Amino acid sequence: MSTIFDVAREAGVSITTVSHALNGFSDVSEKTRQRIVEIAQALDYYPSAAARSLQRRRTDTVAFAPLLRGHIESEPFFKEFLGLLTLSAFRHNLSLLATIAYTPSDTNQIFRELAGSGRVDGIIVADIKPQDERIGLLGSLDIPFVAFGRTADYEDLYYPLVDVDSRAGIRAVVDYLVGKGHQRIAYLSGPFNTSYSLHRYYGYLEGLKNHGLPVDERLVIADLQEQSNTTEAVAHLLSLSDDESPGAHPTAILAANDHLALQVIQELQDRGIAIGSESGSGSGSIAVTGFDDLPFAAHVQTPLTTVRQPIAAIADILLSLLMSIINNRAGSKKRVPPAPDTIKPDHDGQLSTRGQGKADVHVKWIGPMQALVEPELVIRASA
Amino acid sequence: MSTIFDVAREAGVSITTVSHALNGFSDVSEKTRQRIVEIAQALDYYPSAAARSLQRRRTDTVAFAPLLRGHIESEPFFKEFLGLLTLSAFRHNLSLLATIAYTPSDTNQIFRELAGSGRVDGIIVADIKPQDERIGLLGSLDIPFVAFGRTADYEDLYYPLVDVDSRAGIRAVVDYLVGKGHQRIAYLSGPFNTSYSLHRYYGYLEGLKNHGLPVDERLVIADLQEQSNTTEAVAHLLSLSDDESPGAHPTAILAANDHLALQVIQELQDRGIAIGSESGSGSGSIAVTGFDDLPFAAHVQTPLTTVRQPIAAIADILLSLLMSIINNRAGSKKRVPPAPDTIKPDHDGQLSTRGQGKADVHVKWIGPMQALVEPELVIRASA
DNA sequence: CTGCTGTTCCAAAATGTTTTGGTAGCCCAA
DNA sequence: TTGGGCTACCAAAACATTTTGGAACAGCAG
Repeated sequence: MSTIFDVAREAGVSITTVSHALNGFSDVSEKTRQRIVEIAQALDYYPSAAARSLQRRRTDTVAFAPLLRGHIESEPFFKEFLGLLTLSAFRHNLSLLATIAYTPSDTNQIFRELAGSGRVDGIIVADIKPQDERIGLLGSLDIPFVAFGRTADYEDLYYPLVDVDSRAGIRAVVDYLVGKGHQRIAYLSGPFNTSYSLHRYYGYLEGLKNHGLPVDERLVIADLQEQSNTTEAVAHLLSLSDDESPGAHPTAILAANDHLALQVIQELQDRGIAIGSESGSGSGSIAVTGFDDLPFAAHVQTPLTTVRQPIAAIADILLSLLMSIINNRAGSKKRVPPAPDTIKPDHDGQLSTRGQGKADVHVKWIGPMQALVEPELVIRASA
Repeated sequence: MSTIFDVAREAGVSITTVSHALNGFSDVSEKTRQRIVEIAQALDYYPSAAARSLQRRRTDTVAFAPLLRGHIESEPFFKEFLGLLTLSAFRHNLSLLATIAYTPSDTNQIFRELAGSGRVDGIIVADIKPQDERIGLLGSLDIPFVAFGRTADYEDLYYPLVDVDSRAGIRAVVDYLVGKGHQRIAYLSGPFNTSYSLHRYYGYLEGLKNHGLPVDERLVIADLQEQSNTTEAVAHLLSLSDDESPGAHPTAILAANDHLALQVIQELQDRGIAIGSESGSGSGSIAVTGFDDLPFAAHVQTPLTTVRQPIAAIADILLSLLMSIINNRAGSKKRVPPAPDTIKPDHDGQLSTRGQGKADVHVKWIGPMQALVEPELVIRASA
């Protein structure tokens, strides 16, 4: 492999000049630059990435560091997100280093090493919990980061984040269902150990409240971990017959994510219960909705009414935000957060993601570097 | 951030000794090593990744470089593979740098830069075509690589690869269908522009031949690019009525991948045609099979009979193979390919993937560094 | 006392860039 | 003719490691 020395020798100039020529400095004549570029090409010269980042203190790599609870296989959203984040990183000219942690202490170790070794320029954390030690840790490690999700104290403990407005998403579902005549809406969720699952639940409560509907504890099940739990849960809901307690039987089941919704649909189908809300609330059919709009949602037996998270756009915003932080702190010690327009949302808070079609994603800036992305209700046959 | 100098100063030794102590060299006394390790920890010292790889000529990063034809969204297998490869890389203590190319010239540029800049230690290429320029290019660039898939001339132009024995997989499907009484089996595929789609087609031909069944050109459609093509194709197959040409109507449709199979199922359902082969061949129902066993396959309306590709295991083998090449060439100029057992398959060609459950994956070594992974027939309701 | 071996340590070179802090020469105004 | 400003270039430092090629010393046999 040829080095910058080879190019310099061949061109009869110093390595400084080669470096400057190749990096677009203005203190090299156009003629010389041309010659150097040609020679570099002829010699098949590419700057050594290692030497470059040693001196520049930049790796052009960011880490993606979720803290997974279950196994990866059981997190379809995770895989989807990872894929789109990878693509987005490529478009930003970044490498993505994915790290997987299952415990907070894993995370701790990983973060320290990433920050200490200068292996990455920044970190994207995900799966934020209401109280999440990682935010504080990253702050103390003094490495640029951005969170996908927010802790309960995101306003006080200020840090850059992107989150989906899950509450609004679920409220939209409730609105829709109520509009379809549903009054008894069950809520199924995994345990409330992440912020987003809590937010979705809040959305459910708010939605009911907005329509003056009571919260029936029997209709809320939030500890679903495995398939078998779901089977039980559905059985339980169906056992709430109108005979024993009038008006107890749910006419709609709101699942906190697509994965769960799919299981519910299968349970209902196994029992021969019709799915959807077309036939009105008295027909015995049950409406089912999900959240995420993962690729399979449109293709399951009864296409799923769900809330779409604009994953590609989220990935893009996360990276843009992170890069803007990284670039700004390189400049000097001024810690002034960049104006939101650095991330180029237009006037009224809209932000169009480049590439990937011009899906219109609505972004609300709730802080200088805190974005709330609006999900979108997608209506299909299941409700 | 503290450097190796800080540690050396604090410990009262030279940086050489610190380096040796931390890297497990034998020429440092146990007492000194202990002290250095403690001091390093106290100082929160982590070696600079950049400086390290500058000197070691190792980045502990590998690139994943598929050459996609369509858009990513339309390649569900790709996303699945990427996710599992990422996880596998993490377990191998590697970073994964994913690059996306849509044209051969993209690829050319990307490869040159990756190899020239020393950005990665090796490259994983995927989506291999029967004639694929990339193999030759990588060889000439003299960078370790491993291919997922094989060119037509993989035996002559020798290079490391992992492939799935798609032919065997499809033959198994044909065997199964014939066993169920099917005689007229249609084949649906995208264009034959990758090796694997060709191999699957060969598997179909071989399967028919094995059972003495004729190949009916009307039952083979291999140019499906979009949803609308599939609609037409299914309409065409259904139009082959028994009235006009006796025995023309297919009783089974063998789709070259799950994505296609799903579309077929939906088309049939839209037309009210029953799916499955339980009811015998005279009942008017049609059996449908796929290939890949992507996560959704088990969850679609009619769970899909398909051929499972052990993606996690494939990712693992690819990385193991690549690492063994990288490590072996570092040693010296001896280009002796490592014995296959370096990749730790046991005696009879089996290889158990660590982590991810002990799925029994069968691997056949068709060359010193060429592995053929056997897929597995998964029988569900659709056939 | 000599030479040999093995243990423990170290100074300096090497890795390939970018950045710093210039210099040389030229033109033009004072 | 002096000084300032501009253009085009460059030597050396800095980045933080690992590797190379020893050296110092102790113990021990002869």
